[in-house]
Amino acid sequence: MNPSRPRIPEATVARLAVYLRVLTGLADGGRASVSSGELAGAAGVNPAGLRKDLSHLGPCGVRGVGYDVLGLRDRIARVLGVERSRACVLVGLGNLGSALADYAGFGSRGFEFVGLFDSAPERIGQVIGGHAVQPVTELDQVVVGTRATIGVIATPAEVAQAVCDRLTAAGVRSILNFAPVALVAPAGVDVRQVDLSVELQVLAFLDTQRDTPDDARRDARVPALGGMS
Amino acid sequence: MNPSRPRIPEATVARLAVYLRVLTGLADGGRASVSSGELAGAAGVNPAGLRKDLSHLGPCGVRGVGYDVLGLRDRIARVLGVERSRACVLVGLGNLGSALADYAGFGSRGFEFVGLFDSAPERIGQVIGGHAVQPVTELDQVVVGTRATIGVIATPAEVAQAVCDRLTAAGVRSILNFAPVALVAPAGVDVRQVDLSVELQVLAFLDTQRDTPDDARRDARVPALGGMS
DNA sequence: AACCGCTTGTGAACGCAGGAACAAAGTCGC
DNA sequence: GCGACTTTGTTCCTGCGTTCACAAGCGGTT
Repeated sequence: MNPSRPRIPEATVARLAVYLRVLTGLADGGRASVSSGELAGAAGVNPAGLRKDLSHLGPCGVRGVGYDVLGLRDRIARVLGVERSRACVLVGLGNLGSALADYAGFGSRGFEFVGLFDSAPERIGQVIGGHAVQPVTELDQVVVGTRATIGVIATPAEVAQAVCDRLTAAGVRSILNFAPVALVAPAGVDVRQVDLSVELQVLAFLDTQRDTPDDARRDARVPALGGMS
Repeated sequence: MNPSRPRIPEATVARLAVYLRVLTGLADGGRASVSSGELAGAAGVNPAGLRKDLSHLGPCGVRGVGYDVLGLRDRIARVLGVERSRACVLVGLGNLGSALADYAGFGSRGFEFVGLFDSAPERIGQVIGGHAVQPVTELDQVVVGTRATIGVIATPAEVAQAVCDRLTAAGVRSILNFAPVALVAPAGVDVRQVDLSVELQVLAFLDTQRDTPDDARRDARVPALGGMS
């Protein structure tokens, strides 16, 4: 594979983040090396797929032995860009936004919130996760001043697009959107959508399909969906 | 094609949930019909893909006119199993769990929390989203009594597997896991993993890849020999 | 020093998802 | 009543992701 930066598939990138978490845990436990089988088991993926994912980074294991835990962890961290801290701003501090602002998983992975913003006056000044909530009117100024490149939207759906516009206008190039609306952003800005209720509905569908109330009976029954060995 | 329920791809199911949300909004606005183009725009997908998704439900539109908003909404709701309310239990009421328990998006889509559980004594009795937090010791009893089929895990990673075991033992068949660990569950139990920090890391990677025109060349290049010490 | 087991890395096949183009079908206008 | 326009439903195709299977390479052992 092209060792420089051919283009790592997004699906692989998402899994690399999982591997990184597992490797960090192993490193804290004092482990020196891991095999692809063990690492794949802890990450919940196929061993061959894991090796293919890692092959995008160039050869980084030792045949017959496995992978060096610390070396692999650092290499993945470097590829993902976690090595350096990134300034993020978060808009909307309702229940979900507050949880995100206080989520330890972000800070430990190189994401630092440099600004929390809300439009409700009663939330201004409230300290969440070590930072005081500021009025949204300060948003542009803080984004420019801190050169934040990542914006997280946890507002109601109605104002999400307006917040997105302000974020991109201020220079944010990556947006993580928890509001249940499809955002439109200028070219060059990455938007990732996370809809919590969608996940639940997929589960409900699988459950419904499994129950086979009356309809699906005449069709061939699905033997084993999602059967991973 | 097949009018019953042959097998709908999971990716399609996830998008159907999005279409359902948009259609609900249109119905509340009084709209009677929509074209695939408009619906696709609001959902952020390709019109052709949307039509292909809907074709899995059998023909449900009128050529030359579009889709009947109410009819399509009800049909998707029926396929997804949202028509009837589903009993869910939630374990772990830290910041994220509390946000989930109070998230309006769940209740309005047919998911009803019938039990909130935590192990911390100071959280017992606290009312969140209209329900009182109970000790985890009551978990099995409540699951059996309410016949809950969906369990949501928002605990620390260390106890997530134990919670998963108890949920499945009590009869839960679908699990939505927010803890950053890969859960192992008995066959026949669906587990969906949501890792909030993974999404941010994907964004960070895309950002890194975007503004490293030549820097990545030497840095990410494999040392060719010596591997990793 | 050579053999053997173990593990990585890669090549190929399979299945799936996404996109574009085409045909069918229904409605509106005349 | 007939034609034309609009929009759906379908089909083909391309590309991607995933899995299986095998060759290559390294360490330990005799």
